[in-house]
Amino acid sequence: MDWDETSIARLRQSSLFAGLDDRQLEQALANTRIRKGKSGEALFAQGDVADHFFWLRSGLIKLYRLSASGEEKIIEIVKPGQTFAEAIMFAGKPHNYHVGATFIEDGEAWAFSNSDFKEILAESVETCFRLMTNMSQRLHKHINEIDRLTLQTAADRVINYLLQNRLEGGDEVRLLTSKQTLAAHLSIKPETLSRTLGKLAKEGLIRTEGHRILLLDADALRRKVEI
Amino acid sequence: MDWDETSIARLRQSSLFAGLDDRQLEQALANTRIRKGKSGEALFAQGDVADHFFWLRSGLIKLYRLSASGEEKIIEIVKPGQTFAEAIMFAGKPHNYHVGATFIEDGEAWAFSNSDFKEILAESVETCFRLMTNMSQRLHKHINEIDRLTLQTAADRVINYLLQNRLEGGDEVRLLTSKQTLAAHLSIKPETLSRTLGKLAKEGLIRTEGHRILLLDADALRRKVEI
DNA sequence: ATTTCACCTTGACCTAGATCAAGCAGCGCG
DNA sequence: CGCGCTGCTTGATCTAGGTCAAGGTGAAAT
Repeated sequence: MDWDETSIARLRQSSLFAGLDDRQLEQALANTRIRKGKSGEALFAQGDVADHFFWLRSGLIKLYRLSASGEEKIIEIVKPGQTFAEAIMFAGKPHNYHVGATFIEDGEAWAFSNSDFKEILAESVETCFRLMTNMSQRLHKHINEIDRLTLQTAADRVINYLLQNRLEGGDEVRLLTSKQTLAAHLSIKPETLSRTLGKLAKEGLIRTEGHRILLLDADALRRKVEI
Repeated sequence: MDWDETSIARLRQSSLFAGLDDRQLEQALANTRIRKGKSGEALFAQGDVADHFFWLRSGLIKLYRLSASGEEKIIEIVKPGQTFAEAIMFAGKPHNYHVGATFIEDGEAWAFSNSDFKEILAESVETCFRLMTNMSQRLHKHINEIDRLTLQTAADRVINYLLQNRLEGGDEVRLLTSKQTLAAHLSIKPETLSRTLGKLAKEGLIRTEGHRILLLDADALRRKVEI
């Protein structure tokens, strides 16, 4: 298997692979398989045996949990360049994914063998440190998520999302998913999301144009959440 | 400083210290300080500079987040023998605790210097692996928590708690905190917890005797949650 | 024994957000 | 062009669980 050079360059930007020398990278890639998927296709299901972790080359993937009654809660939206499901590498013996992963936009994910990568880790403390930094950040994100779910109202969560997902500099947000998906991510129902955005628009704080949302008064929004 | 032998033996049972040789252990303990606390006293506050992680020798500690309006959500109850706040070791530059820690029962916590421990990690891949296993488990716990918060009702969470905290074998649960604290842990109000337990008792599924709760029909409880 | 204080329970209400249901706009397709 | 999607909005209701307020209970303190 020979690899597309620009993809490899991008892969190297991911913290997990950034510290590897050529030999190690080759070793990591030895058994790597590319998994292409179309929007709606699953990459793996919750409960599947977890012997690989992934790096998203292109497209968009949602990581989610299903409730007994079939409702889904999106834990994370994975964007190109990110790795995911690395943490499971160090779970106990019955390695099973505890979330499901499904493409929500056509793309390709690279599957890395856990055992191969563990060999690399065993001889590279530096990479261990990078992985730990990685996991630490994810842990932090999850605590923030728990925080949001328990200590904030639905409207707060929407506003926070808007404030935190502005394009550089500007007061503009571009939704990269459908509003239904965003709602599942924020743990609210689509109706509530729609109403909340509607109310903010009526108050003159935002203007929504399809998948673009303009923040007309970011300070006022910030104030709403902080109190 | 010389150390109590039985404490050291217990410390060695903690996965983070289990793999260390005598020299490494000595190094880890070199700058360790014992922090005794009475119930209600804070060990550290959310936002404090985080240059230590901890091992709880005795007592009980709650890790929590405060909302802007002063409500608290308990993220975790730490029991003796557990380490906590290790993950922050690998956070970015401004190392700050993102939760607060307060004794809820008199005890003592041992404070380990992050930088000292990182030196040990740098020369012990095995300990790195143990730490990663640790973090992986915590990550998993958090995902389950998010799951519970978003996909389960208050009653479901109470029942799950009961089922998962039975004493070995028996159908008995011993609450190790006040019911208010348990409520904050389950993200419900004390009144709701009280009502929920009352209802289960009326249905003949549990009997509550102070801080002891007997599960009279564990199967029926399980069925309630699974549907 | 009686006061006290912290904790728990119970009842009456209220509200955020879910649910149910009906339109509506955009868009690919025969 | 009209047809039927799928996604979004909007309105009318419902309900889980929060809030407020009033007792009850038990252990420690006087």
